[in-house]
Amino acid sequence: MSNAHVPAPTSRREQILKEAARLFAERGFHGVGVDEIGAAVGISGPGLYRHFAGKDAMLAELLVGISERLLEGGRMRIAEGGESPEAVLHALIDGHIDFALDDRPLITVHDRELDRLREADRKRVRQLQRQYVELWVEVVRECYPACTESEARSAVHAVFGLLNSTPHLSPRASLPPRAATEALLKRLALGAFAAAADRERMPAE
Amino acid sequence: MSNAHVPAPTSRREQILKEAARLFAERGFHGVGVDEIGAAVGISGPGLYRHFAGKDAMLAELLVGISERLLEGGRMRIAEGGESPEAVLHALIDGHIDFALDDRPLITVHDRELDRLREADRKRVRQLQRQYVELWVEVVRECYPACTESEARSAVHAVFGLLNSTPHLSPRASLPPRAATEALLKRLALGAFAAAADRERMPAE
DNA sequence: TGTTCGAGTTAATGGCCGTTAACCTCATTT
DNA sequence: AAATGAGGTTAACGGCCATTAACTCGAACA
Repeated sequence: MSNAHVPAPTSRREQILKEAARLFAERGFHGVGVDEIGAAVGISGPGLYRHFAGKDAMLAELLVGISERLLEGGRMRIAEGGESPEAVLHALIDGHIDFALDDRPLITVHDRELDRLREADRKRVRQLQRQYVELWVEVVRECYPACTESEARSAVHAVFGLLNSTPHLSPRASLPPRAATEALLKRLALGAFAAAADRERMPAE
Repeated sequence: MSNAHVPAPTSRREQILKEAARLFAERGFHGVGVDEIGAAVGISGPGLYRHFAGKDAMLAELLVGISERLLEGGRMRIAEGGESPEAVLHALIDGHIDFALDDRPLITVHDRELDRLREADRKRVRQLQRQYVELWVEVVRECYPACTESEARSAVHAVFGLLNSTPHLSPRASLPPRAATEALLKRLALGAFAAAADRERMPAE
C-alpha cells in the first residue's frame, strides 16, 4: 500500500548515504562524526538512527552496494558480449572509468575503510571484489593468451589502481573536460594491458 | 658527547616509526591506539611520549619523511642523468617500484591519512609530492613530446596509482618472486606512458 | 658516593563521540 | 476526533583513548 506519493526520486536514506560517502572520503570513517553527517542532510545528530542502525551500518551499506554494482555492471557487459574479447575488455574499461568518475567518493572509501566492517560484511565485500577481479582476469587472458594467470591478475589489480587514481586529480582546479580524461585513462589502461602481454621488451634497463 | 655506545643501528625512534607505519597501514590512524604502538615495540602506552610529542607527531614524521625520500631519490636519479630521457624514466620507475615494494605500509599510509596532519605539515607534504610529480612530468614530456603537459601530469598520477597498487596484491598467499613483480610493474608503467603519447589509437569504441 | 638524567611505569584526567532515552509533532488512518 | 507511527529534537550516559602527573630505576658521571 502507498506507492503513489513517495516524496522524491531520492529518498532520505539515499541522501544520507551520498553525504556520508562524501564525508568519509574526505576525512575518513573515524574522522567524521554522526552530527556532521546529520548536519549535511539538514537533520542533526541522532536523527540518523531512524534510518540506520548505526554509523557502521552506513559504511557497510556503502561498501557492499558499490561492490555489488561494480560486479553486476561487469557481468552485464560480459553477457552482452561484444564481437571479440577485445570489445568486451573495452566495455569493462569504459564501465569502470564511468564509475570512477561518477562516484569518486565511493571509490575512495572503497579500499580505504574495508577493515572497519564487521567480519561478515567484510567477507562479503571481499568476495564480491574477488569475483569482479576474476571477471577481468578471464577477459584479459582471452585477449592476451601469452599472459600467465598470475600476471593477468596482478595487471588487473594494477590497472584498477590506475583507473581509481582519479580522486587524486580532482583537487586540481580547472580539470580537463571529462571526455578527454575518459579517453586518456582508457588509452593508459589498454597500453598497460598490452605491455603486460609481450614479455620481450626493454633490455631491462 | 656520548657517541660511541649507542645501543643499535636502529634507534628506538626508528623502531617506533616502523611499527607505527605498519599499524597505521593495517587499521588506519584513528584505528590504532598509542597503547598498541607501544606494545609493538615492547614498551607500553605513554612511554612513547619520551620519544614523540604525540601521536600526530609520529604520523607527521612518517609522511614528511617518505615524501622527502621519494623526492630526493627522484632528484638523484635525474642528476645522475642517463644517456637518454628514456634511461632516466626507466630509473625513476625502478626507484619508485623499489620503494613501493620495500615500504608497502608507508605507501599505504601516504595517501590515506594526509588530512589528519596539522595544516603546516600537510602543506609541506603536498608541496613535496607536487615537486616529485613535476620531476616525472618533465621527464615524460622529454620522452614523449607529443604529450601535452596536462596529459603528462594525469598519466603520471595514474601510473603512481598503478605502481602503488602493490599493497593490494600482498594479502594473496604465495606471491610471485619479487623480481618478476618488479619486471611486470615496469612493463605496465612503460606501456601506459607509451599509450598516453600516441593519441591515434583504438576507434574509440 | 652521590647526583643527574634518560627511559619507563601505572594511575588519573578530560574530551570526544556513538548511542540511547524521553519527549514532541505532524500526517495519515479509522 | 482519537490513535498511531514516522521522523525529529535535545539531553544524558558511557566508553574509549590521547595526554599528563607522579613516581621509579638503573646507568653514566663527577
